[in-house]
Amino acid sequence: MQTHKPRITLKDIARNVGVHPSTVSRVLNPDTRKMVTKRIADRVIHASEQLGYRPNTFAQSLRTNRSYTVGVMVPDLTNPAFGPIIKGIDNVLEQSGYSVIVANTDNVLEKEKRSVDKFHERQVDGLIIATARRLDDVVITCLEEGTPFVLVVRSTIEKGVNSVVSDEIVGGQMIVSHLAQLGHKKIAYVAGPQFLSTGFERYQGYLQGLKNAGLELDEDLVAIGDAFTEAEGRQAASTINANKKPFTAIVAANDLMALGCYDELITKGLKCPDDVSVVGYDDMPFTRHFNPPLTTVHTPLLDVGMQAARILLERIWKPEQPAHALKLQPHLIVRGSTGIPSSFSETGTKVTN
Amino acid sequence: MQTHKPRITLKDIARNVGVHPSTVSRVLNPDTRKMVTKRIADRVIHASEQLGYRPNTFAQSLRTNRSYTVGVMVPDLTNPAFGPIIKGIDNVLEQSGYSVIVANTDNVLEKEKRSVDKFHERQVDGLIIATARRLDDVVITCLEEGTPFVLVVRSTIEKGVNSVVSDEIVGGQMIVSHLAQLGHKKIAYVAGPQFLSTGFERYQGYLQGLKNAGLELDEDLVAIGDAFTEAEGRQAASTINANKKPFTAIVAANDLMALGCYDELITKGLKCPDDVSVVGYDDMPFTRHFNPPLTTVHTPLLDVGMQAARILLERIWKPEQPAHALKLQPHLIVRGSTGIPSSFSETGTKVTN
DNA sequence: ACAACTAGTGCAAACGTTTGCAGCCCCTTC
DNA sequence: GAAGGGGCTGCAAACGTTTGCACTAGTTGT
Repeated sequence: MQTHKPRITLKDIARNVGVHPSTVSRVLNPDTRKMVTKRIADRVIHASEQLGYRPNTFAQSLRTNRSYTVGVMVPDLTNPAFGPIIKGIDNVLEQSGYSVIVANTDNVLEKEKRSVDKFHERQVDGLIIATARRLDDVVITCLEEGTPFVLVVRSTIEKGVNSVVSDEIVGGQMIVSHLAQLGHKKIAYVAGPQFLSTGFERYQGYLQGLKNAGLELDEDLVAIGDAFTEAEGRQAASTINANKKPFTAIVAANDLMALGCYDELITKGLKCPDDVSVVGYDDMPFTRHFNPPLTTVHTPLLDVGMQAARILLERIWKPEQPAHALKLQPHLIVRGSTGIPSSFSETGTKVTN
Repeated sequence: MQTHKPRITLKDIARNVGVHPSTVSRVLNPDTRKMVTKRIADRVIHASEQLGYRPNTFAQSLRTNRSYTVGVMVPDLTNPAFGPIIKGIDNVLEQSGYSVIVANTDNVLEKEKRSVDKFHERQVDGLIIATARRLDDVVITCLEEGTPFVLVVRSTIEKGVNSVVSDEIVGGQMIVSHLAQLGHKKIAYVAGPQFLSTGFERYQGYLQGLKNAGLELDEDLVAIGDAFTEAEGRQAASTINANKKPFTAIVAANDLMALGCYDELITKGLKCPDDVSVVGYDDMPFTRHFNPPLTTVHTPLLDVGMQAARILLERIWKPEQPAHALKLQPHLIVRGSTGIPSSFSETGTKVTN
């Protein structure tokens, strides 16, 4: 059939009711409705419903320069951490009539720039960015252009930017503290990329945690991965193993990397937590089902998204407000992957006490 | 500072080069570029880059009625299956200059309608729908209005709708066949909602599989969950358990429900796969890390997304084409949750052979 | 009773594009 | 050399809103 029914416009309603289109516009816009007589307003509303009027958002946006649209940039939609975040964002935004446009950047700079360009073209009213590096071009240009934006799950060197993150340093400390309490002394660290705030700060937390516990840093027990992935986690763990220094626990920079550690341990014939404890970070969905259930730091991802959306809305409505850097308190979730330290070294050979 | 730099328009470029705005428009539009002299075109392009021109998409869309935007409706972004799908969609669409707007509907009808309304308002050029019931209002209205759309991971009673799904019936059969081959005779089924094609067809596959294997259906061994969730899976498994009929395997309608079965088994003190085998469906991320690693049917989710996007583009470009219902071949991934049947019944009491 | 408001409505311009049409010039062709 | 045609470019209308301004009528105050 393909009979694209003709679009109903303000003019149609106006003709139907016998008033001028501008009057109809005023009625249909909550801010100006009070300007027009109730009697007429009612008739307009009735007619608009009757005819099935749908405003043309392009015309609106063209005129007002507001798109009621926000852009969300994430590095990898495959990572289950981002689902909840986006859901949180969508939840609060759609309540205010905003739509969210997503872009998946695969961690490649070029795509990030292209996406942010596209967002600008589409005149998004604001941006939520989950891809920011600690020093980030995109962030800088957004600052310069005065685009409202808020970082999620990432922060940058720049000050004066809105962000909502978990307190990574505290989280990192909590982990080490937990392990130390169990009696671990040789605690390895599988770090995330240091150009990401999460990678950097969690590592700082680890260092601070060691200090708090009176433990010394052994650089042979830390390896840095190039990405927050299972593969990189495994690679890093393998590097540490290759150093042949004994350790009884690995803390990984996030859950994915922790899974990589699991794999590495298995191939080396080591048991978790009997031989070595492992802890992750994020508490992404289903961590409790892993084998063993992963001890990790919980980040309230849905909340992160919701809060970010709220902050963004505030910034959109009153851009002059000072930036808001929100740190959500993390908390440790102890599950089956951590236990008291074993008497085995990383090589699997028995060590005398 | 907040010095929103003034937007550069066609008129600005025109003035700069000394031609009419319409000429600039023609140059900047690939389809019409050949209409204008190379010499002028070059100058226009140069000036446009120089000035940092960005087309105003609203004006464009207002004029052309094309938004270069598509809407994606998913039931629950928290479900890790949808990440890959959306990623696949985004990948191919952004290559063609389209942006994707997502909406999370939480499985509530009212939200679905609101979302689809919003999409219409925003004049999306097409829709990708992952929320469709087997009989679905939204689908029907989209058909009537002639909006191009394609279903992913769901199909409906209606014919003539575009969709890309896994062949659920075959998948269901494969599972039963696998279990039968291992020697299972009493195979329970934890079904998904029957108003969803996935729920319905996978169950049909199970029934067919039983038939193929010469096994008889025992209705006490099937329970239907109200949603594809862990909680519902657990609940259903518990219902089956309560029937006190022996069984050696449970097939769940998807991975999430399978996890629910894991939980139920644990509380009943049953071991998987020693006491009862479990199999899921979807092969969502990380299933291999579960305890035990889950035997499941792999659905190529990224592909589903990409194919759906491609089909949608085709429909947008030439709407007259007949609908395309794509069925991707599933394949079984055998992992640790299935084994040869035990000599234990569901009650945990030893049964004599 | 007249001035001064106020409230309600219409008018028209503007937002930045796209595109059918008309006009111009130049080149071919007879 | 005139007629015809084709290539380029300009003109102006249109897409559907929003909004400052002007106008009318009705109300209040003195």
